[in-house]
Amino acid sequence: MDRRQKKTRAAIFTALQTLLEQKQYSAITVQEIIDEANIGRSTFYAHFETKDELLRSLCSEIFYHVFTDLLPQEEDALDSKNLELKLGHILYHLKEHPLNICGIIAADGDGLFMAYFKQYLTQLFSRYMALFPQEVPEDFLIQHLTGSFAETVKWWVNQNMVPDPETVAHYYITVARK
Amino acid sequence: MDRRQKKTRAAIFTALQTLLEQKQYSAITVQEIIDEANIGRSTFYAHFETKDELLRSLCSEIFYHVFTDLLPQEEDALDSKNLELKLGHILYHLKEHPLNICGIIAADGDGLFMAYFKQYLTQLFSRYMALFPQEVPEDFLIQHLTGSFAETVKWWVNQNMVPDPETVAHYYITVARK
DNA sequence: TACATTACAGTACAAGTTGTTCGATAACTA
DNA sequence: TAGTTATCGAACAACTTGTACTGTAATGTA
Repeated sequence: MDRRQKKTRAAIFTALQTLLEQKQYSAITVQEIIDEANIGRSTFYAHFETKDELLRSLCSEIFYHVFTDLLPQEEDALDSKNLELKLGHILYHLKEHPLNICGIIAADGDGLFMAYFKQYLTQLFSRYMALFPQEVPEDFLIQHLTGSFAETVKWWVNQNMVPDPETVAHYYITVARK
Repeated sequence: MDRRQKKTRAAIFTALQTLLEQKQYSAITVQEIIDEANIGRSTFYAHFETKDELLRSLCSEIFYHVFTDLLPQEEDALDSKNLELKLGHILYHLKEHPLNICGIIAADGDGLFMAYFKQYLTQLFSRYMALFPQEVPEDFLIQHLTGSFAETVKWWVNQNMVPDPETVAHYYITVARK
């Protein structure tokens, strides 16, 4: 990839991220992103068709980093300690990601970030279903687990990511497990 | 209140609701609402300053109906059966509301509906905290309960409100209670 | 190094959106 | 019936979006 392209792409991502810390996603205009990134108008549209496509790309980028090496492995023990460890890792990666994701989660344009997130979480949780109550239908249970963990992340971000990832993961397992 | 005002206000609400069943909140323009409601441009702005304020009003209207007589009463027994009953009532009111709220929940402009909803739920749940695990901080717990119930409602709406309210409330209590 | 390629800046443009203003008309209330 | 008030419809400025085009400069390669 051309150095210029990489540079421009990074500038656009950073610009969006900066703006997300100041205002809602829906209130941000393409023009503002262009100004913040300090690029030409046509350059933006050479990289992304719309603002929404930009957000999608940004989410993909983030989740690639956050979930790498975290999806279920064959040799994993399927106990709650193992799940707690993985959830802790997710929180850790979210916290340490080079792009500050707080703005994205807090502003969350049309729930795109959360929709992506829950999709990934579904893959993760589906291996650990045996750890949770069996008296309810499986689709309800998986929805409950992914949804409530996603909500926990939102809460944690709004608390400025305090307490630390391990503690939050432990809280979550405590309330989620029977 | 002037009959004309009531009529116009209702037409605007219905128009927004109709459009929400077709497309995302963010993709709906004021002009489309005006056309759908069949009113003059200046009339819309005489009622609402912006599209967002319209959504806020709509949410207020809905929650007034849904939560009336549901917030904690002095004489309530604070057991899980009582909570389950109340949650079932909420689901029932959401289902039977004269405005079809499915579009609002599914499209959910900037999470406004959910933010409102969780605010009300916090009031409700805070009376029943003793029913749930005490090993985690109270703010985490209340976030977990409200967030996961809100997610349950989203899931339920996407399932076309099947199964019935009582069953869903029972599922929820089953997974939420220790 | 020299050259062809390609990304970029900057401008201009059409189409659409937003929120406001104003005068005329019709509906409402007392 | 008379006075008040909501609505309509048009016009307006400011802004946003996405596209098209030109000249310039950076890049990768032979």
